[in-house]
Amino acid sequence: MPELPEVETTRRGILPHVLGRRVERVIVRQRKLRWPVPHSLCRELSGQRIDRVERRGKYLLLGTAKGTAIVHLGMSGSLRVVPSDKPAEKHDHVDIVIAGGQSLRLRDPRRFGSLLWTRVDPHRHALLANLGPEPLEEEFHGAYLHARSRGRRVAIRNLLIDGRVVAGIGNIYANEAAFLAGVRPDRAAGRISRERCERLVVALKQILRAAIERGGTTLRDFSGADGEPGYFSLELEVYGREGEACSRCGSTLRRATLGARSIFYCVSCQH
DNA sequence: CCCGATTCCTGTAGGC
DNA sequence: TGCCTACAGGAATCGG
Repeated sequence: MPELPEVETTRRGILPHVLGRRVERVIVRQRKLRWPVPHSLCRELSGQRIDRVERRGKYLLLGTAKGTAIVHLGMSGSLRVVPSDKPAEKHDHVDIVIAGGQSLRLRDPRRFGSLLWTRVDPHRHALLANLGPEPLEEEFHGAYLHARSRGRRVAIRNLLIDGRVVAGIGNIYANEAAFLAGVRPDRAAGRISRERCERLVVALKQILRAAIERGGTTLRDFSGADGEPGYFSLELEVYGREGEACSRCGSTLRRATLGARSIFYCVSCQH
């Protein structure tokens, strides 16, 4: 599922192919995504030069002088650079045709992703305005997480995947960071010490950096801009590994349901 | 404000 | 072999 490392991988992959280039036209085959692709997008984006390619949390921003395209990959989306004459396959919902013969192709089988357009500062857009700090920036530190978790009875996993607390974290990296920090993902956030909050933050930063280096995590659908899967899947310690031995102590890894989704952890190493 | 449940969607896996 | 069901999850939104 595209979380921060996957979106960052996508950003880096498309960057050399689109930065400074002009958009010739936009082809929308399927408008019905998480939110409808706005009708104004084709008109507004066509003819514009892409002069910024940024990421905020799990959002990818393609900036032009006239406005910004906001892309979210949902849970099955990918944005790839393809030759413009390559036939579109099922679930290839949008092509952003770039001058020079290549296109950015948005594929999203489950259609939880989105493609929006804003004329104003994208960081003030409703979807981005309330996002918490970037986890890899200095402003995300132990004291911050500790402060944000005080009085909260939700599980730390739930707090970490809440974009208003910190941007870009999903279930995979929340579980992995909890393992690395020795914290059970279902522990009440408000009952985690300052020291352990610091460990969680350090673990998250470490995991995210490592995952970006490996091109992200591919479980099923994700691929980078070049179509290559991410190889961090091979380094996941707990996610999807219930029944296997913990790499640290050998205990059998557990899986449980918390809220509507799974958590994975080691009963011996995490408390 | 806080928190859990619900909702969108479709490919895949597991059961029979 | 094939049908049916459950499940996966990001995040907005709703209800308590």
